[in-house]
Amino acid sequence: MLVYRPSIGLKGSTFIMASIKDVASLAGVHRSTVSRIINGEGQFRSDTKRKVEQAMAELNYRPSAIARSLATASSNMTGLLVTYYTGGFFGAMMDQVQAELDLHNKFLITAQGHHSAEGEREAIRRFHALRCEGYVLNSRHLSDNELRELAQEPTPFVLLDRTVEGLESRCITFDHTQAGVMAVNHLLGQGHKKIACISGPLNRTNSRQRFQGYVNALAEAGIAFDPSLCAEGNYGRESGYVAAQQIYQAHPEITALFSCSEEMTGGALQFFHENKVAVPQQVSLISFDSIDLCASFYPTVSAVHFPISDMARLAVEVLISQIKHEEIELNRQFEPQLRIRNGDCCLSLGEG
Amino acid sequence: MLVYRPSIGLKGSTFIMASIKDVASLAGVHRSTVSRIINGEGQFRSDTKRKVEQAMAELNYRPSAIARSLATASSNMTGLLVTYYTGGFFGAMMDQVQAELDLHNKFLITAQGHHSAEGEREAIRRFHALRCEGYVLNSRHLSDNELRELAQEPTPFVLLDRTVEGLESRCITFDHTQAGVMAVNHLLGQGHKKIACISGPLNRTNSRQRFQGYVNALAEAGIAFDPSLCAEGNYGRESGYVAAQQIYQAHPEITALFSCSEEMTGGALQFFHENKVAVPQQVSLISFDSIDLCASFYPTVSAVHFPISDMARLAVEVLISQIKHEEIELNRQFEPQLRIRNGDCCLSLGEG
DNA sequence: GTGAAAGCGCTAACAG
DNA sequence: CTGTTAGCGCTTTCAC
Repeated sequence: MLVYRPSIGLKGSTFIMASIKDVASLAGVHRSTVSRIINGEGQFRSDTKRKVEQAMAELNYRPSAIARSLATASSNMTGLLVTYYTGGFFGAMMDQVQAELDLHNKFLITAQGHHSAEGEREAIRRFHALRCEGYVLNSRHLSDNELRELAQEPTPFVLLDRTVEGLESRCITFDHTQAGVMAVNHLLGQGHKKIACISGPLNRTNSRQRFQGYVNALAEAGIAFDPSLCAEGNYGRESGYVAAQQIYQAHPEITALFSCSEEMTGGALQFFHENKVAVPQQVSLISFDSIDLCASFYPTVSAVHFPISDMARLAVEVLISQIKHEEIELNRQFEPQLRIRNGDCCLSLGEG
Repeated sequence: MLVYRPSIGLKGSTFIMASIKDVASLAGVHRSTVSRIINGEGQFRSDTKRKVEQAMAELNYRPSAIARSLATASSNMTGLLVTYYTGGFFGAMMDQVQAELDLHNKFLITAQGHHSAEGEREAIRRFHALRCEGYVLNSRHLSDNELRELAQEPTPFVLLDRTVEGLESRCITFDHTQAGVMAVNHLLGQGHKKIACISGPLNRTNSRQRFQGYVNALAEAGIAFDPSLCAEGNYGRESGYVAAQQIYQAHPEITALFSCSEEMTGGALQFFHENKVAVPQQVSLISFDSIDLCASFYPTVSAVHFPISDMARLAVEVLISQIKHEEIELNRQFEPQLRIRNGDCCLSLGEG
């Protein structure tokens, strides 16, 4: 049942959701009594309770989270900033974030940064406007300094997959360099010496680190770094295709390739397939992955796993502890793990 | 700069975001003047404006969307219900929904239905609690009747990819049956006669329709329907693998396969690769797709395109027109389109 | 156990 | 052009 209200200050007349007042007057009690019953605070005569519940049911009453927010000065909302919604990567993050928030009965507000600092700022403005109690940032374009400044403001936030000096307790981190090393070491362990690399955009810290892992691993193995064995992609599928093409045409003698994202790996695979380059017999692949796309390629591709889902989950835990001012002790550092798949070339190449 | 307030009713003391009152008193004007300036209503002496803007800047003032909602009785929020966040499909929808909402300066609230009617109801409750002005439902588990009842309530909503009698103006639809027919006709046109089908879960309307398209197309071509050429998957990758296996082992003589989802197609391809079944030379494939996964398989796979992104975009347009009570005339019906890819087997099989 | 009253931050008539 | 007043729907002291 709906409440009809002659419009006050509104053009025409409208049906509006029942308010606590409507419930109160229908039940013949005061608003505050209804409020207490809803929130289960204190005790009430059982018939009062019954009357109120009946009135709520009859009016199909739903407390307004907005009014409640205003009255309690807590919005119960949490923000999540990501770069883009598309692609599956974000969905994985969001899934975990929502699951954790559901446990705490909090609302989720999402926003996209669209690959620009201004986009990310805009998203944060939105969180502030909504008076989010806190937010999780998967920020790639705000400077360390800007983030440190932001940390001066009262709203808590957590940085997902980022390291900022001075904000350690807010950072959920992953060692991309070490992950790169592990990936390349896996290839080295198989005897590969001519190892190419498709990196992500080198203006991004994490991409640079992954690439650095490649460089470090080669150095440790005493293999000279050859820049012509490397190409820079943008993490997208197409760029992986182009990069593989560029590298392979210049160096058909490569026996292995390290690709810094699963999408680029897909592109590279396509290039190899189209050009009858046998994977992994002729060229072995290792990739980064986070949503296990590499398990669905043909052949399946081994990868160092970037556990964005787990990290997202933890980010929310940390954030909530900050909102509650309970400083919990949690390991905010995630370690890379190798996921060997059967498309891996397990033969040892010897000195070849 | 933050405002310090001795706590009133709160334990301890807290730093709180500046309110319109703080701005007003710092600028030496009344709250309502500040409000007008923020909203650009009417005109003001330039020095008043300057003082106020300066005060806002100094206090780092951000109007509270929540308080505003309460005062204007419009939350500016829009809900979006999907089944799951993971998998990329949802990201594509959300991307378009957000883009359209951004144009209208509205907030987006998302929720997952988790494959149950109760989950979907819970999501809608959340939208109501937040006083969303409207919401888009990609509902798969609420009955037509329940939706019709929901339509009695004052909050407008739009159904994405669903047809409910009596709610036509709220439905953004796609002809899954026709799409299925087109897919199979494409194979028939190539001369295939032994065509297998991996359907989605047959308890879902849309899956059933896609499958029906397969049945209809065969019937029209005068080819007898053989249930042992069909297997039911759950739209997931794994199920595609299993289904392909089941069908192929029983019927290695098939020359073509219609897969009702892109993920299942990926699974089927993996089975074929592992078992040295050449695609498309030995078995031609056609698939449904919506986020163009089929373009990234090897070989690429032709598909009937289910334009969920465009549909999502339109859903928001329709919703907003309903919120504004402007009944716009829009075609809410989307047509399937074939996307032929070069992995397609273009040879004619003749009578074989 | 329940009512009265004030207030959350903002907007919207109505004066002047 | 700007101040006054009331009110959005709810919670939260404080009385009784």
